[in-house]
Amino acid sequence: MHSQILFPINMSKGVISKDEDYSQWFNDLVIKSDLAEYSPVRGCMIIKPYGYSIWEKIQATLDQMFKDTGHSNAYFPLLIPKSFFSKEASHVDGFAKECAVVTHYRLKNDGEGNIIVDEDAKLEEELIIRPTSETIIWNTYKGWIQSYRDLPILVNQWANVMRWEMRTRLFLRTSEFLWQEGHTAHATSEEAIAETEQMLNIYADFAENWMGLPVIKGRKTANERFAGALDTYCIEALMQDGKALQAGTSHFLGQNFAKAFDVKFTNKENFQDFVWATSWGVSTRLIGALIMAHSDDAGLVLPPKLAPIQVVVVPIYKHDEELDNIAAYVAGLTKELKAKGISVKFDKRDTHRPGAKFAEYELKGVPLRVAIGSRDMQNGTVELARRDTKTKETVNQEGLAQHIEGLLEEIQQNIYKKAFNFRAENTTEVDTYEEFKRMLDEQPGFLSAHWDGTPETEQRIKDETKATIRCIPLDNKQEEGKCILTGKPSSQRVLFARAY
RNA sequence: CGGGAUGUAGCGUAGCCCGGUAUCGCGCCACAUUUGGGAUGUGGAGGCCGCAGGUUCGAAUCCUGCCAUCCCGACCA
Repeated sequence: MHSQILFPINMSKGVISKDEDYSQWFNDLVIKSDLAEYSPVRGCMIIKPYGYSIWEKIQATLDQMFKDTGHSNAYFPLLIPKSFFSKEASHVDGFAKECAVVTHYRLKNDGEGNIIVDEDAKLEEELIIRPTSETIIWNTYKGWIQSYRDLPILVNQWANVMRWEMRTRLFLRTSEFLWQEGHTAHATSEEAIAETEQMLNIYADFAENWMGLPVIKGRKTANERFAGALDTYCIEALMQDGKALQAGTSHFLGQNFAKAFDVKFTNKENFQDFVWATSWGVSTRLIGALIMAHSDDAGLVLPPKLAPIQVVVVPIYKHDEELDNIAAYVAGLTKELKAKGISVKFDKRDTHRPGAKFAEYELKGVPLRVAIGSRDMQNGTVELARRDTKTKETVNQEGLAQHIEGLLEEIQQNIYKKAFNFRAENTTEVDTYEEFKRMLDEQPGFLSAHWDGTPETEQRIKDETKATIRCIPLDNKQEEGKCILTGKPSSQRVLFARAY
């Protein structure tokens, strides 16, 4: 049966080649594949139904993972009193420059048909649109915690936040974005650290097994740490242009927020102590990662586990009787696939020709396409096309659902493998600063190099090359070496890259 | 906030130097013929040329101011 043909899919209409202009390619793809569009508000995007359905899949999967590890969802207000931000010094330093502030609560008509802010309706205390919720949550936790018996508190919130970024990019950095933020409170430092690590592992598991995105688990250096954290863990991924993307973070906050908001509890020994905290989050940026890691000039390439449509069926027919015949068969196939939990779309629109539909679903990254015409109906076959490998084959209708199920699994793994190989090919150990700089220009990617451990050296390298330390990998082997910049002794390599 | 660019139909554009109510393509609508990789023909609809002033008999075009968006940088998930 299987005649495998590589179908040369052309560059999609209106999408520039990824090699020609990577940023433009990314923007074109987001817009043309119908994930999102620009809104009237600077830096804010409209997430369209197709894009949002990917987010819903991300949400549903992670939400279950959080619940399976004992977390519950709650919701805290969008607006935070300004005074809350002055309580944790490093936290406010980190976010002050990018906060949107609500100062008034009323508009009025100026008598000339213009709507203006009513200056009489000025707020006593300004409200900040949350850039993150640590402050309001810790202010709340103060009232929830008196004894060790009240701990741990394991709460997550799905929410929108706003950071007035100077420069925005669809999905990667928008002013408003959707995310989840977990905020937990613990009786001991050990327990909080264990929680921080557990959530990092959940993120890594999700990235690799659902998104098909290989990630490096590691810790941030002091320079790159979250504002207010003692330790920031992260997962770092490599995009197809050789730039790194932080895909998720998990912070060990120590007792910083407990001290700032005076959250004490009485422990088993009847002593008062401050509570230990963590926070962790991933955002709609994951969709950006998904696009940049896997897609090509013909459009998105979505991993089956997160694809809103896993299989699309395109009928090819000349007369209505033929369509009826095909539709009857497809109804049976659809039923079988749905029983296996596979989402199917039967596109029988007669307003578009098959070729146009093929192109459309390639652009949208649908993993598998089934085409059925009268010829197939006579032969008892269908044509199956894979988005990831761009191959198509003719297969028997018998056992098709089974075959599709297996293929989807194979595609999921293949997408991961491809990204994994790309990362391997673009991760280099370098031992001199010259080589470091040369690699950044000639073959950007992860650079594994020795560093003397000082913030000054890290900063200088950043200033001179735009590369930052993405993380100190968790599974790092200890090895004697010399810092690429200063030549001072170092005990391990760290991971550098230019990043989004 | 610095540098660059751009605003003309739903989208992409020509016209601007050298002033006379706007070009072409895609898309859209109708009908017909089509349908195994982005159909074809015929007919049709759609525009306060980003906004506000100014110059002029007359402004998409010249002048002034403003606004917005995108790209590159510094900042950040």
